[in-house]
Amino acid sequence: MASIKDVAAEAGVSVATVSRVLNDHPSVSAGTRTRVLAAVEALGYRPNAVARSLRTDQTHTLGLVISDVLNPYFTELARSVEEEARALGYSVIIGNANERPDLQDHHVRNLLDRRIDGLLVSPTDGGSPLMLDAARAGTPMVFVDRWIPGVDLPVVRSDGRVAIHDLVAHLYGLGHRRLAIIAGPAATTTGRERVEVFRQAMGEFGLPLPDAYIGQGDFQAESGRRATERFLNLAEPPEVVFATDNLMALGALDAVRARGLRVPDDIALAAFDDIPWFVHTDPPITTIAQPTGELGRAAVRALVDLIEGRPPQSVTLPARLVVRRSCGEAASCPQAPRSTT
Amino acid sequence: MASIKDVAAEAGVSVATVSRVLNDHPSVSAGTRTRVLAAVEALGYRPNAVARSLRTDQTHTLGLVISDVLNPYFTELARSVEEEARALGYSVIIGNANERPDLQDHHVRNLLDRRIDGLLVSPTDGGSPLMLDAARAGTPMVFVDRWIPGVDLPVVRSDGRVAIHDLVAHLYGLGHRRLAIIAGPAATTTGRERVEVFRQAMGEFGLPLPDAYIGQGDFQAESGRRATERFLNLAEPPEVVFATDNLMALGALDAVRARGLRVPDDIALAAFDDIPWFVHTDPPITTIAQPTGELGRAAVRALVDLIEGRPPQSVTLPARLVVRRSCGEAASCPQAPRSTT
DNA sequence: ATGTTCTGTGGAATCGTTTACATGGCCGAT
DNA sequence: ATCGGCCATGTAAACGATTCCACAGAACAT
Repeated sequence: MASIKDVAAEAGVSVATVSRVLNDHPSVSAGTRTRVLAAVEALGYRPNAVARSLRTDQTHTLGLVISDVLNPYFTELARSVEEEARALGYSVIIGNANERPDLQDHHVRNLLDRRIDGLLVSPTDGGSPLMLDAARAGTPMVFVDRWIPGVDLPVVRSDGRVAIHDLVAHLYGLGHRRLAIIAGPAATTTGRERVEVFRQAMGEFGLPLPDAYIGQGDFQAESGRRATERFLNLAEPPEVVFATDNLMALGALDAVRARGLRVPDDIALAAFDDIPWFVHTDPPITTIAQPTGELGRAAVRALVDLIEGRPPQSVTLPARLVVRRSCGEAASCPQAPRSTT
Repeated sequence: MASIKDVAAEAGVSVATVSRVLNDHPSVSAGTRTRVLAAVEALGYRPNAVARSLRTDQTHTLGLVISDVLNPYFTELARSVEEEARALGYSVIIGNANERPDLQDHHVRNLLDRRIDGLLVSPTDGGSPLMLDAARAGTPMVFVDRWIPGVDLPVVRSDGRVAIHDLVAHLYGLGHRRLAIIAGPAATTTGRERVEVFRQAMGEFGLPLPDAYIGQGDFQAESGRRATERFLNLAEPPEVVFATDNLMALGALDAVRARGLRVPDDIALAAFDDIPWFVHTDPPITTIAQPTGELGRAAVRALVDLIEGRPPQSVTLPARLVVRRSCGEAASCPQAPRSTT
């Protein structure tokens, strides 16, 4: 593969001059510029990004460590991250942690070794020493979706507080009183927070949230299935199951179907995260939608600000309730939930 | 960040020696080895992958240029690729082409500039000059899922021939005669091939495939919707629509639902690619499943063989028909009650 | 004692860039 | 005419690793 030296020889100039036209440095005459460009063309020369990175100490690459690529929420996030990064002149390397802290560490280490310019992370746990060290060492980092309390980094996420409240109101309005929830890992902020807010919202309607109605999941389909089976085995099963992510909702649907039961007649189902398929499931699923694309873009902007020395902005965007049919039909649509406005 | 020089100084040896212990070269005494390792530990030293790559001309990185990350088929492919690559000591950089040839070129160029060791590609078109040049220049490359005829590279893909034949037989057995297909882009092998095989299989049952029953799609949901609308507007609409990928099937479902029609009573639907959601749609969708994970793994093995100088293997694995309820019930299973809500 | 082989280590070149500094020619101001 | 400054270009030193080669000393054979 042709190097800058070959181009220099071909154009009859020094490598410094070639480098200058390539980085369009002002002080190079029009004549040599065209001569160099011709040589570049003739040899099909492309600068070696590895060498360039070594010299400049910049890779123009962002790392994105994601909790689970098979989760449509995260793939949409990844897509918007890549798009915004590309628009700003950066590439993205994605590391899929599969909800496993050890894999997450593997990817963080790998990305750090590659000297990425900055890291976008949605932690699967409370933060490994490795990640905390990286943050402390000054690696530009931004949390997206999930974050680690006590670590002083910009956070880009959505706030489900109002939407969850709306959901509980919706369920209450439909006559449901026994509400169960499938939680995510307690080590994640989203795992904890969604349960907390749900419990609090229920409290405002005078409803208790007994421990038996809290299923422990891990944001993967299989755990949603197991938790739902356990609910269905209860002497007094819940009337509604709220799965705190889309994959656990899928698992819950599996479990209900395996029993020969029907949604929402036998048991109602609601989820967190909206995805295109939820419109087409049987029945369409009531869910809380996050502004996923906007989240990804905001996260990239914050990270690039950090990298390029501008003050980064933490961003919190509201999630909103999307009512479909999986929790039952309103009697006559007496009071529309406020989120539909 | 600490470099190899710092480690050398700390351990009181030369950089050459440090490098040797790091790459566990045999000729280094036990004493110095432990001394160096201690220094590494003390400084939290990590080798700079960029510098290493420049020197060794290897990045231990594979590029994967994928047609569409939002397509669950490709995300599953990407996941298996990453897993197998990791097992073999490689990282993967994913480039999402979004079914756009220009973006595909952007990513290929970017990956080449980064001097990846090899490229896995599922081309969105007939092959840009860039890609053909790269192949001709000897860049290790393997086609996965789709390929470009006339380019002499290993191909890892699945063969839907038998499965499509089975599908037509299934439809015929159910009494359907007017079958329509939503094709993928003619520039892709999978786009062309699925139509060809479908037409041929229909021929064997004495059925014609009129042009009006061939919708032109682009493997994205929206095109599936439009093609289906056109079918439904026909004086004599088809009895079955076969969408040649999962996203166009989603679009078709949208179109049918928008008309207030029902699957399979008013019109039947079949798809290519199986994904978890197809079990939960209303109704569950009859589809042709590819061994996606195995495809990804085989592709990585072929590519790594190529990179490391072993003879690579092209692989073709059979797809298989998965019958669900979206094409109607078999007569032998007389009207199992449809769960209508 | 001398020569040979081996072992562990260091010196220095190298990979392909960027960039600080030096240089030489030309121009305008004095 | 002389000088200072600018413009276009070249020289060479980095960046952080790997690796060829040289070399000192030990071990061994004669």
